Amino acid sequence: METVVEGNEEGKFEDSGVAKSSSSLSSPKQIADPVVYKLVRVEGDGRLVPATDDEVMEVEGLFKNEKGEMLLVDTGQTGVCISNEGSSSGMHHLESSEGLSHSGNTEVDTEKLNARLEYIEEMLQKVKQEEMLRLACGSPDHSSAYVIVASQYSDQHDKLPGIDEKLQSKIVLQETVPSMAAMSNESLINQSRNVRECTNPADGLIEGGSSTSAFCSHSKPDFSKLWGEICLDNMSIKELHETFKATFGRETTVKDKQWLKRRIAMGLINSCDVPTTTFVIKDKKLVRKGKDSCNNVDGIMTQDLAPGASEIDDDIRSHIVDYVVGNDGLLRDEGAVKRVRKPTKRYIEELSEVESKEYSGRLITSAKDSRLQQVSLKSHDRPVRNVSLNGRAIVTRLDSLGGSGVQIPYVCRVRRSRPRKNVMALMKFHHGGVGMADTLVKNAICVRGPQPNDENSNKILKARDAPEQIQQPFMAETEIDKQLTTLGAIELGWNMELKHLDSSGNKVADMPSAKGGIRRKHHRAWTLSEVIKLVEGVSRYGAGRWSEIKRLAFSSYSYRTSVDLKDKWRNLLKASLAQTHSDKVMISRKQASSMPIPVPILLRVRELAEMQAQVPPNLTTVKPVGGNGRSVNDTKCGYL
DNA sequence: TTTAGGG
DNA sequence: CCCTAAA
Repeated sequence: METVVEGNEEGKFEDSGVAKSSSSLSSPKQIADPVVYKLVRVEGDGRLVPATDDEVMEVEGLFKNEKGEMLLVDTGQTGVCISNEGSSSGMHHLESSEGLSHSGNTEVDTEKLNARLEYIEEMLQKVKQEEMLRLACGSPDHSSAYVIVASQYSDQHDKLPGIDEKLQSKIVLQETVPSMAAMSNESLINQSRNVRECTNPADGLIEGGSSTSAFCSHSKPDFSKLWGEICLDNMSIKELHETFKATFGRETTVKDKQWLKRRIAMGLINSCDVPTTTFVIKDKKLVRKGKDSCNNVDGIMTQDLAPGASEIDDDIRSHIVDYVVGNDGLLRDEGAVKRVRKPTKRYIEELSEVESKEYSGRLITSAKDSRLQQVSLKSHDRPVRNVSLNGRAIVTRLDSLGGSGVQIPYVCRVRRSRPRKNVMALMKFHHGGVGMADTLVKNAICVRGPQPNDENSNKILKARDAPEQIQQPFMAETEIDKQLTTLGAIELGWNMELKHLDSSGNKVADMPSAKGGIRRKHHRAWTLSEVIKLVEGVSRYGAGRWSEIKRLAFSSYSYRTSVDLKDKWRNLLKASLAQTHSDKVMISRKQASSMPIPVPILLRVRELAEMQAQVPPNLTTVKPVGGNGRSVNDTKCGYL
């Protein structure tokens, strides 16, 4: 059985009786035009059958508007929730109705599904966009449309507003603090806890004593914001490109500044990973005095898509997951193009490479290289026959990519550069000589849950089940540690390492880089988020505890060894030292192909280094980093 | 195995 | 990044 999310704006499915209204929770006068999504089961013959109550996925916007300020997004007790404020900006109206128009009523055409998914993606896109906007704006007037709250239980809703205000002011306070080092631990903790709370609504949340059970608030990863403030706005296209590369580990040719900024911000935000079964995304547009005049706030929240909790079709789930997890933004910028998530070519290659080795006889298991071993595990997955969204049968294999169980098309390894002759031969069988990887990839969008018998996914599942265990020590530490943990972005990502695992999957042997150089064998560009994680780790556990950091912060980055971390730190340190007491000029020379590291990070590195006496005494000039750390014009950078 | 450092 | 010595 498949299940499809059916959008319903005009109550098409009223008779199904599942459109239970949770509007009792919202102040009626302020609800404008909620979009309700319902689950519809797709029978084998393609009929749509109204979902059962359990499957119902309800979407509702809860718009609290005191000064047009706050918007609460309520997710029903299950599944995906898309709220549409829909007040005046016709944009979403258009989108949603567009989506609806596609959907005939009772036939399962993939188009409909796609439309829906597209819509969801759109929303997600906006989410991020808004995120970006807000990040880039930076000033404390975020109070407008700032807090988005998602609650898991509808009956809790009435409690939310008050809490929100508290939280809101708290957050605003934080944001007013100029130094990036000023992130309060409290907020960090809250953030992380909130994340967990989403799946675990039974616990209280805010220490203020407010009865906030089942309440999930989501403040921003503050570091991202800082970063956005500091750099993005002032960057030239070129700089943005570099930053993009730093963030995603790959190049982009997009010229659109907005897009770049947005993507980068997204990358940073996304570095706060999303567990496969639980993720929260929020979306809002805020009225920027003078500037962008956006006025609507949307929220999307998908919760606990675990089987049983809500029976959202895997396809949909995967799309969402995929979206969040995904990284290749090229195709889905403005939603103009049909966007289909797919594993990156490189990722496919990588796995295929290993596989081909295995199939060709000897299983390569270098006891030394755990990376290889891990990859090898994946190759135990057998090919699986699948039907893609557009009905064509394709062959994929299940791969436990970060536990999301993404199915990767089964392809022969395709080289990024010029294909070898034998591959060329193979390609002849494909239309127009187009790379068959591409062809297959396009069709492969299916995703399934992790296989229980897959060692990897098991590991991941375990890890997911016990996030607290990992987090607990950390939280305790931060609580004590009054030295504020800065880079808040990590906070979210700390326990949820899933993310766009492959945004930069470039562990390629001697791959000719775009710039003509040759990359090293196992080089994998450090992304900004990784760097942030690293810095955070050092600040927490101290430089030298590489294996600790590796284990706790980079557990899902199998390709980063503790040695890598150490090396990276060494480089960072170098960069930070250079940055602090040499002229900006010298630094900018080195810029060749490496990516800029935001100065705040470097300052932080320096700071940590000094604290841990890693800096030669003669160099420890007293340079207060607190106040000037984030001057908006400060765009000097180090390198990744 | 993990760290530290040199290459 | 890789390699290795040392712990």
